[in-house]
Amino acid sequence: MSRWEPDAGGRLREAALELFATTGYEATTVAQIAARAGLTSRTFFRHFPDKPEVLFAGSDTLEQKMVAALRAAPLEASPRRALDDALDVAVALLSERADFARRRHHVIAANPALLERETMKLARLSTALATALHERGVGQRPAAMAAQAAVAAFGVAFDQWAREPGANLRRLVEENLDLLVGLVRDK
Amino acid sequence: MSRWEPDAGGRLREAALELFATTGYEATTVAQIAARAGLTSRTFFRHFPDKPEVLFAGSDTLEQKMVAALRAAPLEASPRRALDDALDVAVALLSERADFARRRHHVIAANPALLERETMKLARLSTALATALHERGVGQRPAAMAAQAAVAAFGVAFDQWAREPGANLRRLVEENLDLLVGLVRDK
DNA sequence: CTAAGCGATGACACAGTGTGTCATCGCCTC
DNA sequence: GAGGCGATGACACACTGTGTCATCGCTTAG
Repeated sequence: MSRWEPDAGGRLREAALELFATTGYEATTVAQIAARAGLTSRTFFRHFPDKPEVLFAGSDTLEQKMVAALRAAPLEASPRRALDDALDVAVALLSERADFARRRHHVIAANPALLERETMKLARLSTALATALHERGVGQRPAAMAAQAAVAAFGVAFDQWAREPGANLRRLVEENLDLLVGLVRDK
Repeated sequence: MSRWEPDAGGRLREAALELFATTGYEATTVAQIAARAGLTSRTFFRHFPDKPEVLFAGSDTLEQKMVAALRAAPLEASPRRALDDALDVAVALLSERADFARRRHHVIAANPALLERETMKLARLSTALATALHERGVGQRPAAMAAQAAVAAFGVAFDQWAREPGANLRRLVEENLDLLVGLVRDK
């Protein structure tokens, strides 16, 4: 028997998601989350630097895996191909936890403060992908534009996928990218 | 003689920008900003709903003007053309206050919390433009992708323009969009 | 001219977030 | 079994953001 129940971070995440979904984000306090997990608020802030982050801890992992996939692509691959590899990883990771991802997405979509953090995380992802592309020899501005296009396509696809349980996430991303070409090219 | 100095909001904005630039965003308190403007912190929150917003009050105006420009475009214009009109307005507005815009941009770039808000404002802008496009008959997903592409091109261009005093902001935006087509098309 | 109303501000109290610091207590190692 | 280590609790505190009432000058009706 250990002195404390195991996986304090996981318990806090789960408690937060439940409370945010039922009571709303603003209305639930860190103290309530901690209490439901059998902890104090001081301990909450030892596991997560701030309140919103309790829902975003996993997105750093996603970023790392996408960047790793991009780096692993053959050097002669075009930016588009390399980004496709990164998108494959993201789609796979989200599909694994489809249910959790959808619950989380609904909570985030309903709260401005959480939406703000989510947008920021996507922006960070975009920057990370751009940097990785740049290291492969792509110019700074092309890298930034390509990465933002990929993240935008992913974001729009994810949004739709979260509403339509049956949708094929990977296909949606691809469709969005094809769409983009026509839209921007046709003056 | 009025009882109070005029333009409390403007004084707060200026005081905040100065303090953020010299002392840093986190390190300066709302009380300090208010004191420098000859006010109390309670009054600060009557002019701005929260601390970061003191730097973003103007971006709602920008959004409204861009949307208005998009709506004013001829109905037969392509999404790209309509968005170009909106981008023209943004470029004009920023060029007018180039100096203020650059000071503000440097402060924001140096502070994660402000960066988060800035990213969110751009996301909102993107949503607003997408909605306006959709009302013109463009499908929901194409509208979202086109708007995000435009905002991305603008963001990347602005970032470079803030560093290079001589740059032509409008041309940078256009270059980014052209870049985008090639990057996404070439599998 | 005067009094009532209005609008911006100050003053004060308070809930909630986030941090610093020290104490506690079980587990692990020597 | 003694001491170190790591996770947690307890407590104090600074800062953000809000509710509420008082204040004071300006405006307007009468």
